[in-house]
Amino acid sequence: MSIQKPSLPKGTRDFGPLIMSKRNYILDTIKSTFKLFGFQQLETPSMENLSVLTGKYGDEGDQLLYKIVNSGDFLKNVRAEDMMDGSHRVLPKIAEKGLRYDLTVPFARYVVMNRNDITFPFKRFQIQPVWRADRPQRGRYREFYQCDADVVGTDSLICEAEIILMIKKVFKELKLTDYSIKINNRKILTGISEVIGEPGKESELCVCIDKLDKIGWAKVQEELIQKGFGEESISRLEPIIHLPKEDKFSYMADFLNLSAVGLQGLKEVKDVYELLTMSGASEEHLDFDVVLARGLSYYTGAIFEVKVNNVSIGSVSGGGRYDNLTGVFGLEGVSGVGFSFGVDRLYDVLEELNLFPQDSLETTAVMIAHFDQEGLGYGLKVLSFLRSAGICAEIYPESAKIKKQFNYADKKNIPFVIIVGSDEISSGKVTLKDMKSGIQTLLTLEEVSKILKG
RNA sequence: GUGAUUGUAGCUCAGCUGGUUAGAGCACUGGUUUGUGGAUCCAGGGGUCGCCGGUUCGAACCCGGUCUUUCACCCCA
Repeated sequence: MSIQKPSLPKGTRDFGPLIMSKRNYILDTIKSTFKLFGFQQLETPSMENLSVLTGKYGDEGDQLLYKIVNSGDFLKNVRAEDMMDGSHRVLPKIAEKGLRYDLTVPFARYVVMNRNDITFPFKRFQIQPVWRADRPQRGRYREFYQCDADVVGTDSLICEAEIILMIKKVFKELKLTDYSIKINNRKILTGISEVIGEPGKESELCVCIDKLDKIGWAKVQEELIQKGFGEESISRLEPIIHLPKEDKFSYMADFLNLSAVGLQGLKEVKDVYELLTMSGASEEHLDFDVVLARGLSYYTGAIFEVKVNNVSIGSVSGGGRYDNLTGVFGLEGVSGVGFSFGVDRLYDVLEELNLFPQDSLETTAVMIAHFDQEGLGYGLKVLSFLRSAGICAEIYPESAKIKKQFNYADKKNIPFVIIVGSDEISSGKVTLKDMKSGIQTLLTLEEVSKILKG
């Protein structure tokens, strides 16, 4: 075999030590927030049976699923006439597993399979990679992590309110200040489609309307006409597009007056606002946006999307209520609501805004340098002492020039170096050098561990 | 999936309408300093010019394909 340059599959990345410590900064923040709100962790397999995955994300979604060919002779069930019928006919015969596309569907599967053991309402969070055979772009990858938190088994709007509280908490800890949490309700969209005289066409309406701030009202109108919306319907829709910031609720109450569903959705949004007030949270960052749609077909109630302002990245978090997700797995009447943080995008945002703390780099606290064989032996004892004191420590593993040892510590950003040589051995102490200031002092081990722990 | 775009040393990039042995900065290795790292100085290593094929006396440069990068559409975290 000839030597070849190694490479990564399109849309995937390595995370080196530097990147990992930054990612952990984000992940730890999210994780501890989820726990703080009473969510418990779940992990599910990377692969699911394709029957679990297909049909849950629409036709587009099915296209983007990674399928895994069967082990062994995966062609053994394929006949020539299947081949003639095309790949859609062959696929189920050669692949029965696929990589998960999101964390919500595997969660729904888990809930259904464990319905008798789960105490409802069930609050779980899940932080794992997902895979999509999308074409990569900036901030879009084929393998990326999602951080989901969902509650199933209750209709309570407290869950919606808590999602907003969690988003606020995470963003506060990540020092993100300029962002907006857009909230809407699928029922309002249904209501709008009823009121403008196009009942039952809300999914088409959503798809178009969702692009409003991207392509503008004029183009949205064009698309609506293309999708068969009447002129009159569109002109009835117009006032919604240019909704004033003030009195949205009362305006919408008038607008949706003839739609029971629409009014219900409006009440839900209002209730969430009230619950937030009762929790002592402000309305800061909250944005009731009646044209927020989001594509996913299974949202039935609240819809969320979070955007960080003034950055080149798309939304960093989103979610909603899906009243009937477990229904497709034969468990009716389990309502759920959840949301997800996009860590990869949050990473890019923090990087762009330069918001990673300087000391977020996870590294060794101290390295032991030594001049000779004797020093190395003494250093090993020092090393054990430090580690049993709970200090992250390492020793330069080979006898090398002191310059080289220091260079290593410097490159690895290790803040302290302990130096051991004949002087230190005879005094029973060690020299501790602060790499930043360059100051070094002869100290006892107790003194050293005090400084390094302090 | 549609339409563009990118690829030269580990990294960032030069490289003249196709001409002999493809360059720089940074990084790396060694020395300057036999108990001291990080903007000193000196020396050195490192490239099938993304890959495959074609045109040509001759290709990093032109043409075709393929992969990769980035971007728009679609959709989405």
